[in-house]
Amino acid sequence: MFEPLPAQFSFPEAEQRVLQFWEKQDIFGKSLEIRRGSPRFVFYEGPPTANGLPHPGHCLTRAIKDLFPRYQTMCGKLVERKAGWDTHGLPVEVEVCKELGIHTKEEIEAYGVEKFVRKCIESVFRYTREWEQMTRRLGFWVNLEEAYVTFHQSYVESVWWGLKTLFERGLLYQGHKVVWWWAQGGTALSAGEVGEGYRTVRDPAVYVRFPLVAERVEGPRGRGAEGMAARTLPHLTPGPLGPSDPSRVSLLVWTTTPWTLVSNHFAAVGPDIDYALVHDTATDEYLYVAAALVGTTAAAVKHKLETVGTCKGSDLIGLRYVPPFDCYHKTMGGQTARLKDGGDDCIGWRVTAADFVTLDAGTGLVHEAPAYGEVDFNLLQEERKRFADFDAIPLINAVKPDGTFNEEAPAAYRGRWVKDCDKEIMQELKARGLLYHQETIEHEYPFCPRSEDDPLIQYARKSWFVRTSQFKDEFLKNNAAIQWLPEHIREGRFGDFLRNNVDWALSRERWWGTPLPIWVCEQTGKMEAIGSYAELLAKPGVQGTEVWERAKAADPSLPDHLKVHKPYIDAITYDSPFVEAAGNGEEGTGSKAQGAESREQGAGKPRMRRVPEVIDCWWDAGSMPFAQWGFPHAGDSVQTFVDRFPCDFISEAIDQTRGWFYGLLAISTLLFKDGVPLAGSMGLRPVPGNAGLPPVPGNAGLPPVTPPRPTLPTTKVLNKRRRLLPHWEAGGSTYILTFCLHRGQLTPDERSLVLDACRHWDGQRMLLHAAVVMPDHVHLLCTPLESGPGTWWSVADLMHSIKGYTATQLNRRRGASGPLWQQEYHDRIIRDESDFDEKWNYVVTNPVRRGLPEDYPWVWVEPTHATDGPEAHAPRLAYPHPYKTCIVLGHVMGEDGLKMSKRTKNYKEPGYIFDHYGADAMRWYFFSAQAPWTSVRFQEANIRDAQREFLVRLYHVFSFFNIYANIDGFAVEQGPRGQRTEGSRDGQSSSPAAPWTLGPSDPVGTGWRPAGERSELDRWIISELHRTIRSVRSDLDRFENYPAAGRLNEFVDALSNWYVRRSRERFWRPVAAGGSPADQDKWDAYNTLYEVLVALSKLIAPFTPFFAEVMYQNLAGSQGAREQEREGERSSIPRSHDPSIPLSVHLCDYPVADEALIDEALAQEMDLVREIVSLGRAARTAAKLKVRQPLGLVEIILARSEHTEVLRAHGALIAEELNIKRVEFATEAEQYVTYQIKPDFKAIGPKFGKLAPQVAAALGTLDPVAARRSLAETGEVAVDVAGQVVRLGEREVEIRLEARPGWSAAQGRAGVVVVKTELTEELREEGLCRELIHHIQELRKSQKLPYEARIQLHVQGPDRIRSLVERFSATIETECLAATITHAAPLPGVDAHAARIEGHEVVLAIARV
RNA sequence: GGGCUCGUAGCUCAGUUGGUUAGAGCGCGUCCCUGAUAAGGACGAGGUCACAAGUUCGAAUCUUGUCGGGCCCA
Repeated sequence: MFEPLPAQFSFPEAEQRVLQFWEKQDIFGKSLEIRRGSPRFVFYEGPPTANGLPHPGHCLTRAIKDLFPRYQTMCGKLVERKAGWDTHGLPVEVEVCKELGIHTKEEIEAYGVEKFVRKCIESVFRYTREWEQMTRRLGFWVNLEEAYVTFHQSYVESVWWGLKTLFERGLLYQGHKVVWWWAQGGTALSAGEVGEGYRTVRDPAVYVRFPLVAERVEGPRGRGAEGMAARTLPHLTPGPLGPSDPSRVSLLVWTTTPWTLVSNHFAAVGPDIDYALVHDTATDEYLYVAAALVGTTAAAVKHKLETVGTCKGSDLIGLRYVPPFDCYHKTMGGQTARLKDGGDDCIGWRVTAADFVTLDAGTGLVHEAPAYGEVDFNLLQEERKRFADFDAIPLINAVKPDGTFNEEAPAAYRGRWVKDCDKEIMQELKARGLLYHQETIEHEYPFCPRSEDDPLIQYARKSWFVRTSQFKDEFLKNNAAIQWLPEHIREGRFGDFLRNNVDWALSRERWWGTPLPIWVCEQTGKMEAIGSYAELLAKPGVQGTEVWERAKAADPSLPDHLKVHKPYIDAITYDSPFVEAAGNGEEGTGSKAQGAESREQGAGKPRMRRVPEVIDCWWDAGSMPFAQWGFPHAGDSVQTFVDRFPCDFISEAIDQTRGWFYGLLAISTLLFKDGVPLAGSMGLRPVPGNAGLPPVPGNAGLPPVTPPRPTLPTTKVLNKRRRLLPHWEAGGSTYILTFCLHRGQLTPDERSLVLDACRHWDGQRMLLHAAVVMPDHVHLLCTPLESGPGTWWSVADLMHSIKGYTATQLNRRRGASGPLWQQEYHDRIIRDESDFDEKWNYVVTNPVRRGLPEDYPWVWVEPTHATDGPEAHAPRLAYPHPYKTCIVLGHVMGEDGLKMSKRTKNYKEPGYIFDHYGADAMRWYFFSAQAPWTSVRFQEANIRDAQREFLVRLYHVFSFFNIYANIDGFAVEQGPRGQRTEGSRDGQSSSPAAPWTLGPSDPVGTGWRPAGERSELDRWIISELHRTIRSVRSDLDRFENYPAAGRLNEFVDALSNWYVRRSRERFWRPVAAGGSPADQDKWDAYNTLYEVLVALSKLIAPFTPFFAEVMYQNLAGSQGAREQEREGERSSIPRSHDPSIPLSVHLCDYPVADEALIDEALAQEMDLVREIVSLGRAARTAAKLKVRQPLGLVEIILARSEHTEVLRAHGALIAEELNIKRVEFATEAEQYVTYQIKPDFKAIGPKFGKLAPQVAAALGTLDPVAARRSLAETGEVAVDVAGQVVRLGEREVEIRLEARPGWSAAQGRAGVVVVKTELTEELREEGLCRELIHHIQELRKSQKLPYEARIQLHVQGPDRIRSLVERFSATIETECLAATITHAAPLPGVDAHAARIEGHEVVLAIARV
């Protein structure tokens, strides 16, 4: 007995019960436990911020993030899923400010940084509960208990470690960055905030003269004197009226920010733009304006401008001019500086080229004040790069951070808000004759969204940068190896972003973020980076820790994590190690400069103080691959990290391209490009005491190491030259370092030994990186790093002990062999087969050459190409850091296709969907409705439809099975140990005789026999199932959920609308008398459907985990469910007591397709049958003959006659489905159809090329009947094309049929189906009988009789009906489960129903027996 | 303004390397079924594949341009 399904099945309710079951039984935990020791499938969770409520977009992300880990788990991988929370950053501070009603820097500081930061923590976890609820309800299995949190001390310290590493490699530097600056608030604003604050405003727009300098540049060493003369004014064509006096010539510059003119530094032109020199007749002056803008300029100033000549922008470059204000020009105006490529150039006030110059507005000449615009600043940087001394050109800035002019500005403006000075500046320029024209324009300008009267300004701020741009090539190589879905991200959006990489602006002048771990010497300005809190405390002369201690004492509830945050961390200072170094001018910035004597804390010593900045929270998130483990500080974190890097799979929405996706890739590439550095600053120290290895010459400085405690038997391992491979013995055991053997040279014993070694080491939790048996190789890579905590082997030790070489010696030898070292790196930690590249051999090599410390504790494997020629070394990055596959999700849109908006409420909350449809419905919608990277319209109707199409349909099949299996007493028994009906069940494998859909221990049902012995329909659906398994697996292996979902949908459709439909009769057939399962066909149907449903429950488990569980528990049952049931909770009744049956569908293995059960021919045949049947139904419809009315004959005319025999075999099926007595196939059927011969262009096109249309035309002129006959007889048909005879084979032509009018026929690609419509008396009677049965069934239904209830039937009507009932009494009894049929006496106490059947008045009554 | 991406039936979306009758679901219309039943099924109507030009024997598909939407950046 299967637990009967409720009359009203509610998906949401069922899901709640499943959730309880999962939690009670810790199914997630068990799903990890059973895969312990299996290969990992590594997943990284992109941390969300929980200071906002989760919306449907987050559901999509989390659904995708759940699907593939579940699938991989069922495929046997260990898929740990550590949750994470992103907690830092400006968005958090903004929320808190909103809440507190403050915004400015002063306000925050007045409120108290300490209190502010605590508010930030509260805010960050405001909606954690909601997030966790959503996560749980959606069925996203993730370890929330051990989530990483970006503000936790261990996380922060990991980030510090990374930053310290980069700092020490010189990759962290200070520079300027132009930001949107809120001067009154003293803070930069994020792009999002700036976007919020745009308003349409009226601003002045001024046309200003920049008079050209007529005299030559002093010391024109860069260009010849002639060149200079020639360039005094560019060559103009045509030039009828050249200005006689160059001083009357000006650049006409346009700007909407007059206040920036004070800090003018350059004028920019587009080098390819045409410029005109125009003569203003009103003022008798000459002006340069973009040729295309002469008209608009003239119109604006209402002057007549005569073009006297034109030139390219490039011709103007280098011209010098006098800026409107002389505050900088008067001192620096004449200065030149040495260029990189020799020569000199002015440091400013000349024309430069810029690609951002447009002709949309203004004059085509752009005033450049690099401090107040990003492109302007970049232009300055480009200019600087031309000079030998980058800093020869200063950054001119007459504005203080508070938005007022500084002391360098003209006296009239000093100390005043810049925008307030616009008017006076314009007046001054007018007075000085420099203002050519002024107007007002309306444009969009950003204001502070918090303080609406404050316009933002662009302003250059000091900032810390990471030199990412110099790793561009590594990024690109890395990117090239990532599997992106969709693919265009790689070369498109992400690739573009990488190609245009600029240094990462790391710092933020904020409070709530990871503090930048750099301490500055207050005397020398020298800096050092700190990698952990402990490291900081270990510094000499540490002071300031009491600030934290006091705060903690005052409020013990303060999270300890806060001590690494502002303001506490800022209080910590220590003695500068640079005091001595400062004296001798040494450049050292690293801690190595620290002398031993400086440990003594001298009074009055200069102090090291932390820089004030925190870092970009994207850097936090991008550090998660290692920071989530507290790497490298936390115990075991090195091992933990190494085991889980890189990851196999990540997925986030497309907006993360430049956020998390980039952060991950950039940081990991920077840090781990050359492998995972495990030495030096990580504090890993070898344990003193040398127990087994000989001393290492040349490495005297290295502490000795303790050898591992090996237990392997001594053995020999040979390389392909049958020489001993690197291995050594210690403590009576053999350790293999790495080797590469050809299979032919391995004896079976050697082979098994190798594998034993792998298993052994893995079991010992040794660092075994590879244990791979490839088709012709066996690879092992292992690093016996530790025999106890903190014990490390150095490569030098190992090298020496193995081969008698020191690392350096080995390196020298290898180096001598030439270009080996110049080849592309092939960095990989080898974990599994896919990490090997067959083109390479692998040899032990030396990390020193890779820039790693000599005591690097890893054995490095370097590939050499099999051909060993340098040219053969294709550049290739071994595998992507830090993610191998990334699904880039589209955005979820609201019901109206627009962005989801809380304000317009254009979307349903996730909770609403969960309550009304369930999590499975939402998940299935996301998976099946479209490719995940297209943007999704989150429409309730679509979710409902997706649910109906798949889940509800599947439920009906499931429910159908449930009802009839229980009625008929179909029971399942134990698997291999259970009773067998026949055939052998060895429980071994998926041989065709085994229960193919199930695991070896899955139960089997009453009357079971092997699939191969069952009917064609059974074999067909089994074959379809396995084809589905095959393609779903292949889709999911490629991370393609959408086609996989499509396949599943098709299969359920086939199951419901063909298999069950065509099998219904078998299920309804009564069990043969005597109770024995004599009707094998019936039990076959049950077994088939049962097995398909069990397999389906597993197949859909990653997609719709809840309903999968419901089906599985009901069908296969389990002990856990039974226990749960005992405790009084509602659950499926288990069918099995066998503990070997997995407790949950999520503990099962994913089904594997059995090719032996796939019958491609049968699949095609059935497709054809279904198409023909469909045509037959169309033909019936055309004749208005309902299916209940049997017909005598259907004639089928096939387009391809070779299909006839195939179809004939399925004649019975067609006849039954169409309710037609006889099926005939007509080959010569001109009476019904006309033929047309068409070429198959796919075949003909390549063959005939341009002649193809002529061939097609020629075919059209043939007599189709004759052509068809010719094809049938000779296999080809001849046509005359351009005077030549061309022969076309069967595959090159297609015969199309068209039904002639006058028949009840329907046509399709497969052929034409003609239904004979004449009805004999016999057919009419049968139709009438079925009509009668139909009415009786209606009556049963209206009386809500159980399906299996038997009845007494009373039929009263005219003679025709009476005789009909007598004739068909057996049929009626069977069909309607009638025990008796009476005509005369009505049933006592039962209401009779009058019906009109085909014009006959009939009275019907039924009563339960 | 730039980059990427998308534009296919009333709606939501598929459409494999170019191949001549462009598909599905919903909705609509007509009908069927009623022992899965507050379901299910069949059939039908509905398309200048955004527009234009080009490449090709052949274009929804490739190229270029235009228009429109989205995202990211300016």
